[in-house]
Amino acid sequence: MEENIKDKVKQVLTEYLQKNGHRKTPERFAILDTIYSIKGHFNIDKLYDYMAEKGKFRVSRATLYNTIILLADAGLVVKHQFGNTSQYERSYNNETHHHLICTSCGKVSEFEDEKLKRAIAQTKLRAFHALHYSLYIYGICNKCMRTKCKKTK
Amino acid sequence: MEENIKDKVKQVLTEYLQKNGHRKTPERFAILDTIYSIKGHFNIDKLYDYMAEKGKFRVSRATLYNTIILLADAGLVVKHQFGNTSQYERSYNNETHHHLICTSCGKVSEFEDEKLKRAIAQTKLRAFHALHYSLYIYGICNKCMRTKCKKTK
DNA sequence: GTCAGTGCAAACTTTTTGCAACTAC
DNA sequence: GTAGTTGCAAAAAGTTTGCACTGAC
Repeated sequence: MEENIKDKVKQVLTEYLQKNGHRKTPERFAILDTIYSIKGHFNIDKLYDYMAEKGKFRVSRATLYNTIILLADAGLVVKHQFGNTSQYERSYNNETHHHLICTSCGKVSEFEDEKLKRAIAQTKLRAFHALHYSLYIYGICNKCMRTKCKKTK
Repeated sequence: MEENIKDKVKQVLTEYLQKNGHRKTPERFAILDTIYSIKGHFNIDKLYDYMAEKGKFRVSRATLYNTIILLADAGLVVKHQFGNTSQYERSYNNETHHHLICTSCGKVSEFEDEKLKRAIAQTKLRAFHALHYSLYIYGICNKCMRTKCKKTK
């Protein structure tokens, strides 16, 4: 199942590269493969570590930055910006979800809501061709709520 | 009208500072005043320039960073993160709006949609105390659409 | 063989931090 | 007077860039 998706995105990338006259380098496919092994969000630093861990393939940070832009352009990765670093997320066959961000501890969690999804999809925009969207809801998570109440700070 | 809002936010800040045992420094009020003179988004650099322009009050970047966190905590400013720098926006008495971000030229525009607003407000979240939210819709703006079609790139 | 792509290190940008001086209380 | 704030400069963190080398085509 998961392997199926990996094969599929490889194919998507291959087509994208071909169409745009880019080369099919092993680095690009190794990065794609690693990204599609990660569930949830990651930043360049984490991705660098994951690549190193696996030992399969070492790539430089510069290449990661280059490649992730390319993958975003190919529609295989989505970029987010919470916290200090850019966060990324695989986007192929990934359920659209919304984000809850705790302003106290910085924890990011996800949730789904069909109603909300529909409402956003149905919104008509003038003079704009929408491709994808991100909804971030900021607040205090339960854990921090309890801690804060205890501390009474 | 606008002056009314400025007075009101000054009052909110005063109360916030008092409540939290912070000092009522002239810098803080000058920064708040400048921010509530700005329509739309700004980053620290722009804010620094605005403060300098007015000639009224010169503050260091460090103070701007410190103060903006404080103002965000007081609910008077909202932080966004599109592009490379953190963007801010006054939030008191500011209409909730959604953002359209062009992935081609980077232009950020705003729109309102009552239906959408309601749908988001009505979404029930478990184990989370929501304070505010941001919706970013990414896509291609009309201008870039036309340019791209011409270029056929 | 050619040129896009890669790795490395240096540069750049934005934000944070340490410390001395200042000032609101 | 004292401790919270400020300004400055240095440091840190994240990202981009220049250049020589490599390898996909």
